Amino acid sequence: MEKDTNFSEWYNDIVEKAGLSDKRYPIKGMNVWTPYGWKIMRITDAFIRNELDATGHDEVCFPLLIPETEFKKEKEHIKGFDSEVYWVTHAGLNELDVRLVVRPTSETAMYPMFSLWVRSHTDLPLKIYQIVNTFRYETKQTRPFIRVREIHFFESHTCHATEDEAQRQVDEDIVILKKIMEMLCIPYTLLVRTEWDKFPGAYYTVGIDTAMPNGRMLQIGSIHHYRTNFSVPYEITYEDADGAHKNVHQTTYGMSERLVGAMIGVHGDDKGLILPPPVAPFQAVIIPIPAKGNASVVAAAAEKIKDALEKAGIRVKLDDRDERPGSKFFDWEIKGVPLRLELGMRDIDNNVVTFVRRDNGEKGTVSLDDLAPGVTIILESIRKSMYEKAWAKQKECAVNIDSLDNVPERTLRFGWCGSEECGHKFEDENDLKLLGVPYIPEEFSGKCIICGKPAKAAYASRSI
RNA sequence: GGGCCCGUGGGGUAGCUUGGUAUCCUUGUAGGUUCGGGACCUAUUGACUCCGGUUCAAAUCCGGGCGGGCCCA
Repeated sequence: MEKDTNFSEWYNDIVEKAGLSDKRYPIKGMNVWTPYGWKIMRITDAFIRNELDATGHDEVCFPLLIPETEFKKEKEHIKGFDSEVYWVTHAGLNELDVRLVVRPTSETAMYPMFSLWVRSHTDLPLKIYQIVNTFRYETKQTRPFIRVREIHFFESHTCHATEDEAQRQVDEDIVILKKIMEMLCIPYTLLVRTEWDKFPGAYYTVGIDTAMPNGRMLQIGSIHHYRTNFSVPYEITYEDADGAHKNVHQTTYGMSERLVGAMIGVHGDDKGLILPPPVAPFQAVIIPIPAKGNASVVAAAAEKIKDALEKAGIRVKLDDRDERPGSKFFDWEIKGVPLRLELGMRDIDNNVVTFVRRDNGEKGTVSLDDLAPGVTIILESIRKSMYEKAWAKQKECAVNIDSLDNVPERTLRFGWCGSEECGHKFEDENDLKLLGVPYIPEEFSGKCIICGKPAKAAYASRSI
């Protein structure tokens, strides 16, 4: 299956063959996480936990169901979600007086509690997060990890005394993002979404996008600044040092299982997945190469190197199945294991193990005397080069355009005056999605591609 | 909201027009043999989405349900 000529088919094929997810579950858009895929997700979640914990966020877990009465308190928010939420209308045989929403996101579950928890300026900032599943009734075509109806994600929610402090939280979120992405080797672009595309109820939304091989941008997360848009209807107030009562300023930050979809799309090749070493369930796979008469010698040596690597904290798999080596090579390439270690008599005689890198196919040997340090160095070198390569591709995918004739299948950079009128015209007449303007301002001297007036840089792509 | 299409072993399929023994590939299992890039041999498990109708006989024809996909608003 070729990745670059038919990304969609390639993607579905890889998800199935690598054993990430089983989409035969009889509800559209609700797939089963199979062991290998779930391991990747859990390791990814662990990185997220580490970074959030390290920046003073506390993990919590809120109920799945939200009373309709709470859900409807913020007007823009309900308008944005009412066509895509699941409802619980019955309990046993009885119809409920107050219907319950299955959370599409947790603002309306959390904020009634926040109003109880926040009393004084000394309670601030309040920084919490949870890693849960959320539900949205998606009507478009679904796709594993990328467009699903049950979404595994993390959401962090913060409350601050002032708008500036909330703004500083947005910037901290971006630092956290960088650290996580260095592990997942995913490049990203930060774009302030248009007014009509921002999160329902937000003051502004920063979209986190990564380029897929078909030139389309995939949103993998977002950061929102709410100002007091939610704290007013939910009455989240604090008493400041002077005794005045004020509404808190809030932010949220979230990234979903789309991170897994992005890793597949950004790194994979025609042979299958390529996993970044930090998230790979198995960072190295050992494949013994037996030959007549010495199978037990090779098996014992393989066990030994497995133990040595495990002791050094490397996630390693010894593939001792009764299959031919070639067939094992194919299996682990599909699954994207970053490093293959081959061990045969030739290696044992030379006191080495042969390695093959999944990312670039490079082959070499490591001495058995310093195996663990050697493997660690190779894994780190794979991570670094995967990240650099992915960034180079992301930059290469973006093109400047000053006309809408023959728009290429790429990430488009162009001038936009900022008016809603030109924005809608741009989207509707060209079947494009205006992703927004750079969060970190960029130099730009062109004119608006629609009206010709002075403009700032904006980005767009075909919608995914 | 309107319209169209599709459901055959775990996966992919043939058969359906014209009703009668369900094809092939892959996968799984057991044994043998082999092992530095998908080996081979032998044996073997496994399916017509569900309910109803027509008929001597239904994967096939008809109606309905459930599930999936696509297009238009």
